[in-house]
Amino acid sequence: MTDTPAPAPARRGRPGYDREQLLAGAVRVFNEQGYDATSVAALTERLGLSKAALYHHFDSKEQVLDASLEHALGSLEAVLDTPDALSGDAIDRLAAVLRGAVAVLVAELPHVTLLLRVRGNSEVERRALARRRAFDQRIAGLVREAQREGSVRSDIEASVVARLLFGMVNSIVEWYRPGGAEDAGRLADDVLTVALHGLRT
Amino acid sequence: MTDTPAPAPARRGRPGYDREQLLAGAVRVFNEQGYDATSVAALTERLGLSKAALYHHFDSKEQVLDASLEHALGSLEAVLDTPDALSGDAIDRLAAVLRGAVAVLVAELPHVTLLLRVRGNSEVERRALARRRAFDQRIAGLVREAQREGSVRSDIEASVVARLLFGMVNSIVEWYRPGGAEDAGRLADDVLTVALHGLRT
DNA sequence: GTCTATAAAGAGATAGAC
DNA sequence: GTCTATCTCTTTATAGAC
Repeated sequence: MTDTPAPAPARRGRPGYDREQLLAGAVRVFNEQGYDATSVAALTERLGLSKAALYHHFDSKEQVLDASLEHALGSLEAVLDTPDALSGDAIDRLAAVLRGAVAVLVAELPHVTLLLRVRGNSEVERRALARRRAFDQRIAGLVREAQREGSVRSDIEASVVARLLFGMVNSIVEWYRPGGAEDAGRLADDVLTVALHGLRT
Repeated sequence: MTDTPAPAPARRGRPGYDREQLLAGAVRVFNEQGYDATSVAALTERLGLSKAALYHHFDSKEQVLDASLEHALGSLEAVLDTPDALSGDAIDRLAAVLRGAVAVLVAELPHVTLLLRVRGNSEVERRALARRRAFDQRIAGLVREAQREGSVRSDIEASVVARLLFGMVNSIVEWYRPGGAEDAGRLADDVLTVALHGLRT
């Protein structure tokens, strides 16, 4: 949840990166070209420092990835432990979680984007995928509860509903760019409208 | 639309790949590990032949990718030129296109999966992205028409609706596996139900 | 916190025989 | 249609100076 605490007092001359700034820059580049397709040389060139300088802050390229995934997963998991997600009707808790997930997606766009593209090619990636699966299962549980209380249609399996819902939510990283026409709150409203009430007039 | 015409008469001994079989195998491996993360050595080892044998069938690793993307894009674009997508009420054409897209996704799962993960790191990838954008815009146009005819709610921008819809559809490649509980037709029904009528009872 | 230079391994692709 | 061997370039990561 630490998102560049102060706006970083506009350094002059040589960047003089600290670990946090470097992470943010690296994740931006990873998202443009893909993590695997981005060599450390290409990365550091884009950021304007040498490879050795980056290796002063991180042990490996993969540790950069790990830090980013931790950031994304921590923020998403926190949504499930929010008061609004813990008590009340299941439908309201589900709505709160969807709204919270959209908010995290937008607030932590680069980290979540990177997370959603991980395929499991290393121990770090597999751990991240395991945490994603656990998250998804808690969503499916929430949908099941909402079906039992009668507020969500029961003619579609809960796990399918959960997947379609988060398919819609997660796809936001593919096109949403901050400062566009749509702000985060409006976007969450749109998602909830489509998901709960549908497009048909 | 050529999907292993005959089920390939179960060769004995040495594989003796032809270009088509090799493509199918390669795409499967690319989807498991990611295209960039898969070296030609790792790929051919998995397929049980030498690098030189693969280079007998394809000029380059990228040409394998290109063939797969062509397959996926051709099939998707064909959906837009289907009779049901060309005449009738806009809402019905939209529904037909969604249904067709789900069908293609399922029928050409490996190729479409690969397509959806392309980031634009080469000319081949950028051409594919351009075709995807064109496809997306035709969908947005269809949504706009449906809004004008009054069959789709107008309080959400057409381009946002189109993106959320295809976010839901495209996310299917992340979890759908043929032969599971859900068949393609049922899956398309579920998507249309959620998209048009929503989850709320 | 940064740099240049370099090590060691892995990448894509080819040569030429069978 | 396949193989082994090899070329060349790029990769991740480190050494050691400033």
